[in-house]
Amino acid sequence: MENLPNTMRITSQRQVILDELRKVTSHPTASEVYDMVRKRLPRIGLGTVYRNLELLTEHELIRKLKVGGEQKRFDGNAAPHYHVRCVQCGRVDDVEINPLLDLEQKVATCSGYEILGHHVEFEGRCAACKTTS
Amino acid sequence: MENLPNTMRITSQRQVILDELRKVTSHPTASEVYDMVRKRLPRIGLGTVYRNLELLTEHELIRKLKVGGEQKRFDGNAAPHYHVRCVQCGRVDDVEINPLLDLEQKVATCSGYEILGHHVEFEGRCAACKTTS
DNA sequence: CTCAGTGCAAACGATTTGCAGGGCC
DNA sequence: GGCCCTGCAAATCGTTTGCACTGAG
Repeated sequence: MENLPNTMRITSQRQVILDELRKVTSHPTASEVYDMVRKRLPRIGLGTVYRNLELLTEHELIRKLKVGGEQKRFDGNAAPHYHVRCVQCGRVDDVEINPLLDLEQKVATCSGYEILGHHVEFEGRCAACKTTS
Repeated sequence: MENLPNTMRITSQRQVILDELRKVTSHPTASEVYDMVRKRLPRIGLGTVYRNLELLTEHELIRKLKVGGEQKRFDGNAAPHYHVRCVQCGRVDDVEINPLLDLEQKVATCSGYEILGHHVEFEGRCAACKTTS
């Protein structure tokens, strides 16, 4: 669980996955990443995409979002930040508010846990879904 | 998506599921609920458990937690509150801090979403896992 | 040459669903 | 009698993994 090999070769597959992920702000799912990447590497396998998303996450070059939706999503922005998810169409956007770091201390005290991090996810209806009601 | 039948019969299966869920504070997964319920209704099917957990959630008698772990968990306490999850053993506990309702207004303004709710999940190591290092 | 990394396909685990029978109203 | 609900089993979906092969160092 805590053995990150400090060596990781930059293969073309990894480079393309990272590129594509940084190019968008849409927090794509693994198979969306697969589709994006396949345009440049048509023979890449879905397994490779999963393996590399996992590896890039372990090396903290990207983030894995386990938000309320069904599938995991991936974020090319590795800095901590919060998200809003549209319950209707499933899109996920970033939220521009500052992390609530002071809460972690409070929770550590009252729960007895050693707190390592936290996630905040808002849910609602995005602008597009609001109008198409 | 928004058609809750306002009728829901209280079958013995539903009653037992709800009872068992309210009896514990452990936020069990569907198959843990299945095991708990099977002690009282040995012939119940896993499909029925899933169907009824879903139904009880729609009627807001329980809550479905889509936290960072792999499986969904269920909470007999339908009131909004936050959770801490142990990254080591997977247990999920309640957090005794007040909901940050003021944030929703702020996020609505800056994101353009109509905000319907939010979740906060802390992660860390529980007291037991801290000592067994 | 070696070995991490890959493509492919099969395996897996959680959840959902189709169906035929059962039992409440 | 009609229909909701159930048990059961098969299907589905996202994800993981085993394996043989490839290619960079």
